[in-house]
Amino acid sequence: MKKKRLALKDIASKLNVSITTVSFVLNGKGKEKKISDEVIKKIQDYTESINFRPNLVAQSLRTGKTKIIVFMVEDISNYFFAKLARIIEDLAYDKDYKVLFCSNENDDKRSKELINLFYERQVDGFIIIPSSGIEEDIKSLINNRVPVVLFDRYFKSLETNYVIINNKVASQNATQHLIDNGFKNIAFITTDVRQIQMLDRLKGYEEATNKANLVSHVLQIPFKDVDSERGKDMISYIINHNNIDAIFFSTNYLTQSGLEVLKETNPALINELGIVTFDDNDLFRIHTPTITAVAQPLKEIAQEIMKIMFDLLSRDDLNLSVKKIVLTANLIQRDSSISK
Amino acid sequence: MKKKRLALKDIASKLNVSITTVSFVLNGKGKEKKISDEVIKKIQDYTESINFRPNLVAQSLRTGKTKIIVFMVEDISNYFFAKLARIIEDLAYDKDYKVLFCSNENDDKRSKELINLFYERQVDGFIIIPSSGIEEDIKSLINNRVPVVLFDRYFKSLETNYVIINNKVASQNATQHLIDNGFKNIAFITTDVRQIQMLDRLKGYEEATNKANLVSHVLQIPFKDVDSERGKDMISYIINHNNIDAIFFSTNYLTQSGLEVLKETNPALINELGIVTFDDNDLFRIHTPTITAVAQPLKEIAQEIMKIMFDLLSRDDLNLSVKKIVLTANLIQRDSSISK
DNA sequence: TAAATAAACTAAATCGTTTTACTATATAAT
DNA sequence: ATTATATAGTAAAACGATTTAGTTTATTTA
Repeated sequence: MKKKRLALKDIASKLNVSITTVSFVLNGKGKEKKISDEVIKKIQDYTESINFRPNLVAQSLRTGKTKIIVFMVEDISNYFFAKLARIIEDLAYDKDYKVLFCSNENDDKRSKELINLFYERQVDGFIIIPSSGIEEDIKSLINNRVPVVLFDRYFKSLETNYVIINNKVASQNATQHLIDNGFKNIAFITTDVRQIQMLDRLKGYEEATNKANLVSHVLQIPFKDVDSERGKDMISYIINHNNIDAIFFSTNYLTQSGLEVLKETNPALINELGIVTFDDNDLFRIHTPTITAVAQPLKEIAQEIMKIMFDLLSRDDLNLSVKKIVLTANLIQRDSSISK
Repeated sequence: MKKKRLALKDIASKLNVSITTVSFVLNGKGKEKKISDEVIKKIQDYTESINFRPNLVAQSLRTGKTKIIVFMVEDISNYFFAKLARIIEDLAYDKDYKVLFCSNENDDKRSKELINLFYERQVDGFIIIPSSGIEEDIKSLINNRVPVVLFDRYFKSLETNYVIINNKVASQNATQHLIDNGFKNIAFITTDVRQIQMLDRLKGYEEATNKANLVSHVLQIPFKDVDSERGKDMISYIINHNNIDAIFFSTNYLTQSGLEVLKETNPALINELGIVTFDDNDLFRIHTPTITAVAQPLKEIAQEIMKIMFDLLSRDDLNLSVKKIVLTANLIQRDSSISK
């Protein structure tokens, strides 16, 4: 009853050839290894007829390659990451690699666990959005010759491959855009995580407001409160003080909370305020008013990441080629930021 | 320079014990196998000090278990699937399983490829939203004693474990809700895919309209046109004919297209029409007007799927326990469907 | 005191591939 | 008639774990 999976051994004994011969033929090395055409045909016909599938675990053990790449982000269900994941998945499949997605919740402990876990599994490469305290773990991967590409953020003190966008410039432009549209009391709503991409966005905002001699209003919501009532209260508070006439959200989940707060507490305000957000989302095209967004070039990011990854996978001398790619984000102007 | 990964062999020779002993200790069987406390301690201390990680590929080859579950959906970047994926991921990690996510694009060829691929990789189980033509492949997995759980839809002629919602009833209720709110010309916008969940939703709509003696207006958009101009044109057409006063979208990506079309062609209409959609989305709480949705119980679905999966993984006699779970969806009433 | 039992380990087979280093026969070159 | 070369394969080691069936020494038991 219990159908056992067939192995090369079984094919070999069935066809009266050696395991080696079967292996050669299945790997397309029949000709090269001087196996006769008739034997090649015999093996091909039979394996096809029974739909033989070699055991890739055994193959991996022998070759040391698993053809699996890990893609680790904060939360795979977040729009930005999910879209990126989808593109990465396709690029990888084209080159016969599979992608293991996982969410680290921006938590060091979980990140470390995941890295160890996949390292044990001998995955061929890591694409990671690092949480702030895992510099050592990344370094250790690199020391062990494992291909690593970071994105969205990086560690200043670590020579690694990474793909990011120019957050400061993008943030500056977005703020300037609000200023150009006549807004004078622009709030910047962000989280308290002290990661480079967030700090750069803050910097961009501050430089733009300073240059225009505007007061800056920064709200840093503790990361753990982002999705809670507490976070909403904080947003609600800042909106209703200081004569805020515009808001710049530093990341998409904050925007979502923010719009909800507005809707609940003061719906009319949505059409009065200037609104810009980091990270685009289908939602913002459909929202009323449509929301102006700093759109990260998803496709380009994915392509750059995979270009580096495939390059790393194809060589032994990993360190020779540390690539740092900085892409430009696009400001997509919509109704929410035009002069009122 | 090239740091080689250590193996049990290396630990054993370093500590002058056998590989067997090291293996026993690392697997927590030291006591049971009568290894002395001092040897146990020696091995534990050393492996911890060098942060030794056993090769899980070798382990998998030997044990036949990979501790990997595949989660295959239409498109991992779709809101519904992404959210579900996130919950599944957590449930799996709690039991020490990893999840491989992949997108089959609702395409048979791709589905088959993916199934073969992961079967070769000896994954321990499959959670699948099946495209319509892979009944044989699913059957073959089951014959090979691989745990399989389908969800969202299933094959009538195949005895499999599955988790679905009661689409017909949910659809009926949603339609009835529109009727109760005084809408009389309700359009049902769906795709042409002839899969059971879509057919059931259509059936629910038709039964409700029939019962109320209303004319039914069904638009079936070819699956390939869903995201194209052609699809939008079709939506635009139906909205502007037949005196439609309400729309029921059969799935979330159609709703997104639909709302966009409305916004582009006739923004005022959004507040006139009754609108209900299948599948909730954060977007719908924030949209103006807020959109009434049939919400699938994500958490419950994930839990039921994993309950079945873990049950299957823990036994040998797979067929004894075919479980068919039908859950109830919730109608979340919002502004878009109240009497105008 | 000899036999039985327990304690503390270990050798070697096994999982299913890949790959190196042969072997045996046939043909060509000198 | 030998030697060299090509053809058509194969045996066996290796990857790194788990696990069965021992072995050796020490301690009880009869």
